[in-house]
Amino acid sequence: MTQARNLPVTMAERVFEAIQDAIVRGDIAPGAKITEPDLARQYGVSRGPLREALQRLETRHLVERIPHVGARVASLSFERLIDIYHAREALEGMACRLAASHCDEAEIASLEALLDEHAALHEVREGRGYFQKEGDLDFHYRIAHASGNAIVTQILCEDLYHLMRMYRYKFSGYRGRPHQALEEHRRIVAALKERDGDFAELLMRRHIAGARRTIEDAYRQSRGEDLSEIEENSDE
Amino acid sequence: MTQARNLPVTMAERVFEAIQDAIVRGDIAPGAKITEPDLARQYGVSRGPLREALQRLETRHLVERIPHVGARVASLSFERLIDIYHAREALEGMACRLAASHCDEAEIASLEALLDEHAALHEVREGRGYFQKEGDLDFHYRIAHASGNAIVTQILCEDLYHLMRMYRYKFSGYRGRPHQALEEHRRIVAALKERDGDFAELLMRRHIAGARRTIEDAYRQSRGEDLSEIEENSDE
DNA sequence: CGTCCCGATATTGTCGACAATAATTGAGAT
DNA sequence: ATCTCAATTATTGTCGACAATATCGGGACG
Repeated sequence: MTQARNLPVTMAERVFEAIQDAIVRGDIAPGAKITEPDLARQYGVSRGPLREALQRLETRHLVERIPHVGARVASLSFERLIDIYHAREALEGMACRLAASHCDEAEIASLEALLDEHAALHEVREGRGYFQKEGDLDFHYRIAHASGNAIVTQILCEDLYHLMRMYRYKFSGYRGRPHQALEEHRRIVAALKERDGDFAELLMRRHIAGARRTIEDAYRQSRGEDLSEIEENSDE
Repeated sequence: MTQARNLPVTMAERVFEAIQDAIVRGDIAPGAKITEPDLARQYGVSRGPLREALQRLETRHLVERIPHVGARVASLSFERLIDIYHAREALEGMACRLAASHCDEAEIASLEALLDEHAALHEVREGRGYFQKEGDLDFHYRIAHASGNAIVTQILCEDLYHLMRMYRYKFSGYRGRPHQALEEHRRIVAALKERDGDFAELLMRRHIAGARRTIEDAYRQSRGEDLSEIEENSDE
């Protein structure tokens, strides 16, 4: 019952996903310049499909392009991360509201099962590793789909999802509160089950706003320390 | 003090904007198939830049593409229009909240001036024509920018703005309540002036939700009538 | 010594042609 | 007459080459 991954049938799609993964996991450094002929050779493809891939990456905010100048991997800034959290707060809150109205029982049961899995993993690993890393994103991913809103889902799951993943790789530092996060997830699903859209939206917004504040506090508290790296432009 | 239109310097951008306009104003019918060689000849450009333009239009939901099959102009459905309104409600509400926190006095004064212009036009034309057609979108466009959030602004002003314009052209029917809309705009700006983010968000959400309900009511009331045209797939 | 201008180099934007895949047409069988 | 299937046509995906533009370096001038 996972996502219906329609696998890439064209070169442009394949190289798009490959480069996206490379960027998200940091194999290509944030801010690094991209030279089309180089990358084209590297992925064994012509410049045509490569340019198409770069353009898609641009719409996902993973690369920035300037006409006649070139493309470079998006540089991660604290401000942009906060921007993403604000956008998520608004959109995922709305997604919860909509999901409460018209997602079927099976979907809710599936969400509960997902959280049970998280809880099991969580108890074992005592709050580190998997859960907050990808599991959390998976939950939000599922909520977005449960909204039944094509626009909201597309923005959250295509445009912002991979950006979040990219930040996760760089910000492996402070993503605390796994107990609290799991509990908040549970309450959100409970609100969904009661078909209380207002409350579901409220809970999701508080959940995301809380995560944002945690990041903001950690950032302000550790300026000039290890987190300052996200500000620098790591050119090659 | 209008938007900083960095004019297109490349063929792909020019043809992108040209096709976008053609689609938005209905010169190319919704749902119509797009054949790359034809359009390329039509706009006096090669297939390379044309494909780039089509891809950008795809990210804005103005065309839909299927690999190895082709592209067609997005067909306007009622459900998708409602989806857009829900997304706007969430995002523009957040934009208001953010704008209340950190947009400068000049920006607010500028918004008030814009509404004065609308009021003048509105008084003259008694609520028809300009105001609800483009003026309303302009206001929301400005609010988005005032948020100072790059992500939110990009989604609202790049991705959804032109989709809304497209629907406006097709739904020239029921966009009533210009008096009320202008008044609601005024209250939103007033809340911004008082730096009341909570209230500004609330007002904007009510404003957009109200517009959505007007459309929903008009649609349900006139099923099978003139509005049913938005459901059909107008192939050529 | 710093700044500005100009030529060489590299990179991007655009084009036309070829290959791969889908849509279409027509023939044949039931 | 209709359905199935194969050959044909048309359209998309990909490639390599050319033109236009920006970047980098050296030299002249203030």
